Amino acid sequence: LKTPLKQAATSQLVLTERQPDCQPLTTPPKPKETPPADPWTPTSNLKMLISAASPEIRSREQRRQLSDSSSEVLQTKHCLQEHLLRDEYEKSQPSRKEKSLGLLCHKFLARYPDYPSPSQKSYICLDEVTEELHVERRRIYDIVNVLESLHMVSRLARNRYVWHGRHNLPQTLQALKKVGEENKYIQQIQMIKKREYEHEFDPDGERNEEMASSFDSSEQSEMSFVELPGVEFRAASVNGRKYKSLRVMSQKFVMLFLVSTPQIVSLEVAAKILIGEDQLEDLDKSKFKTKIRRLYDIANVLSSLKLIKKVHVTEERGRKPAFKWTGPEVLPNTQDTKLEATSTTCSPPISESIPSKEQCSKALFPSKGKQNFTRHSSLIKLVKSIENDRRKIQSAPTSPVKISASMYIFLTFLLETSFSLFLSQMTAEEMQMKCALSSPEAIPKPEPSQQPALSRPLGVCPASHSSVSPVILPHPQSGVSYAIYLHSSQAHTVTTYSPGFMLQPLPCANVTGIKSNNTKVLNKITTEQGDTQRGLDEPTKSLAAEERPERKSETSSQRCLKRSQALQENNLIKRRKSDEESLDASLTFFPSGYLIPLTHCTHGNKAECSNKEKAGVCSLQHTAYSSPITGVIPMPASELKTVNIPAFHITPLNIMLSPNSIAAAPVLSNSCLNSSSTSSAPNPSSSALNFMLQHIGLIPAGVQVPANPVLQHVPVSSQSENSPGSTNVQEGKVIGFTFYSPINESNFLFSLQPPAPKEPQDPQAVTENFFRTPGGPNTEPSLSANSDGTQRTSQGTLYIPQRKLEVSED
DNA sequence: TCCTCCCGCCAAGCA
DNA sequence: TGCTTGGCGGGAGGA
Repeated sequence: LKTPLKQAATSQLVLTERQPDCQPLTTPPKPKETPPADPWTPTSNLKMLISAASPEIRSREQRRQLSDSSSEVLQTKHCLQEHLLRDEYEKSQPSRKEKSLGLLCHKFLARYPDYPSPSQKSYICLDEVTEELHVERRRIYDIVNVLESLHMVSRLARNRYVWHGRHNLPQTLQALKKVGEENKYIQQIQMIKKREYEHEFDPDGERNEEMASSFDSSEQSEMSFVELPGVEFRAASVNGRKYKSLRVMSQKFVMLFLVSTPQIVSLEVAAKILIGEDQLEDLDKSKFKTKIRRLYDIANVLSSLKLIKKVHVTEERGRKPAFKWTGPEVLPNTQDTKLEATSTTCSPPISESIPSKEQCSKALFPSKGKQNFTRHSSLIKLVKSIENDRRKIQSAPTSPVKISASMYIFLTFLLETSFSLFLSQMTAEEMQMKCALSSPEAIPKPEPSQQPALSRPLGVCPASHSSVSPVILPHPQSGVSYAIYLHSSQAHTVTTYSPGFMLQPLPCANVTGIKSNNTKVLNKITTEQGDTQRGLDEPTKSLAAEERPERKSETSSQRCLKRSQALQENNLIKRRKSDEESLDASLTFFPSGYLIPLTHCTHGNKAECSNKEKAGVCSLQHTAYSSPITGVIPMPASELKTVNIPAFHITPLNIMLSPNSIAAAPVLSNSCLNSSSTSSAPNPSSSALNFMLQHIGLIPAGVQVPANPVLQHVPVSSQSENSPGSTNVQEGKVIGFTFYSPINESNFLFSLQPPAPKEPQDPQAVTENFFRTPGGPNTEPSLSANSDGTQRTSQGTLYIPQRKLEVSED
């Protein structure tokens, strides 16, 4: 076994010895029969010869017999014998399937425990393995290389490896996911899909500019092996070939699964990406075929590990082989639920031992190496700030801030909207960190006695409605209605405050303008999400039903907060569930919006009202709701999950939000805004802001703050200064504002700003394009399936383009 | 016919 | 120099 080549060599020798005088071998002289259409191939010939020649003597005899060729009878006999031998040989030989790498890998894995005891190391001796498994050494290398890429084994010395089992797997997968994200594999996949859609795969084709830039950006990270601390990598050949190594390819392949949603990767795409990183210009067919071969090798091993499963993706151009990730879900660094529960330990899945938050933080924001995290320095501040505030809150005798329910709603919407965008810039780890730090006890719960007694809920949004509930709000001043998308929970809360208005559920497609052929998908997804939401909320709801009598006095704000907590607790489950559900949903975009409450007592008595309300006197029945700056912001379904973080509390904090993170725009059109802002009625934005500021006691009652001075442009970053969006903001429109909290002397900074377009264009167009209005002139803000709907600018900000939605997969 | 992937040549690099 | 390691592509088996 150690010398399989020698065997082959021997047989080849035999072959060469025999062939000169062995004509009949290729054309068995069967009487009255034409020679086989398919002449014997060298390989089958060889196989036959091996079997026939196994005893050397017989071989010689045969040769002698053949060379003699004196007797035709003998020859015929011999040929028949050979045929029989060949048949026997073929029957006795394991079939191709039985020799597959996958099966071999199964056998290999069966030799070692999944989780070996750390105390006793298992060593792998290649010679032993090859002998025991009756396999060529070469094949073992294939397996070992892939296992090495997952740090399940590591090379110790020549012929010797150490078996780690699956202990390192979660950590490895996390690392790979992170690197995959950094390498922008999602963009590359999308680019390839887009290109596929546009052109046929053209080996000699020019390098697509977009693709080139996408690859170029990833080339910075170069093809290298992702190592784990503590798992030393000692490849036999440390340079030269390492970049093409099966190990590296395997890691990249795994990365593709980990970063894509759904976690299905076609071989074609994977091969193209792997080639693309290597040398895109040599994208010829043979290279492509070779990559595919290797990917099959890798896929076989990964399948044996039950990390992936073969599937088929049916596209317009037919059925394509693909693989689906069936391995463990790779959570971003920590398991937030656990973290929240224990609150003192940061528990990464593998987590040998990362005992403190400091270490967890280190893991999240490692100082070494190039990190995309650099653009999220604000998050570090945020985390610290949250920590500080939580400390303050916990030590404070009473709740630090009493906010009204309506204020809470507004801010929740605002924060959710902004945070959904903001968080989309964050890596998964950062999000996890954020979730981990916003533990439920940090949420200030308003005291029921101090909350205004609320009117009964209208229940306008039926329970059966999806979690994203469109409602129409009439706008008394402009005479037009606003369509707002709300989560059912939020809509429910909102309707509590708006008894005076008819709120009508609308078909999603009508409001969003998403193409009708996608409506089904959308509805299905929304329904499913709604179901999920309901399902998850069920315990809460039933509890609520049981406790309804006592809870009548409970404020909406409290409910909202509690719901938030429930949502937060269920966040992880939801994410998992909706990940499954959103196989294609990731390509679908939901609108989101928020609502600004406006009181009737805008002129003059606002302060009074505000005061009254603070005292719980001001009846909310007098509160009218308008939506002067409602934005309809499309976002992927996946981000809706992100949106569900209302546990963020309204404690004054030093919050730095991305300057582009909050979008505010009139629902209908700019002309509406213009008419609104030029009318005698006060600017809704300023009214809203005054209302809010007074409402939460950030400005004294009676003080009216004009829109522009207060809603001043806050220089959040240099970018916002130069952003075409900010320069184009119309008068009276909120760009940014700061809340000053007298309670703990900290600022609450918001910035509202349209995104910077990729290229300079008409300011008006920028605004209109981004804040596409349902029912407006551009009624179809549909989005492209070729991208996740987002593009990052060089500053790392987010821009959501409005493009066609094309669901490519069945 | 095409997908799948076994097989082994042969070169790089190590001992 | 012999051995280990592993890239690579031909071509066979199977659907």
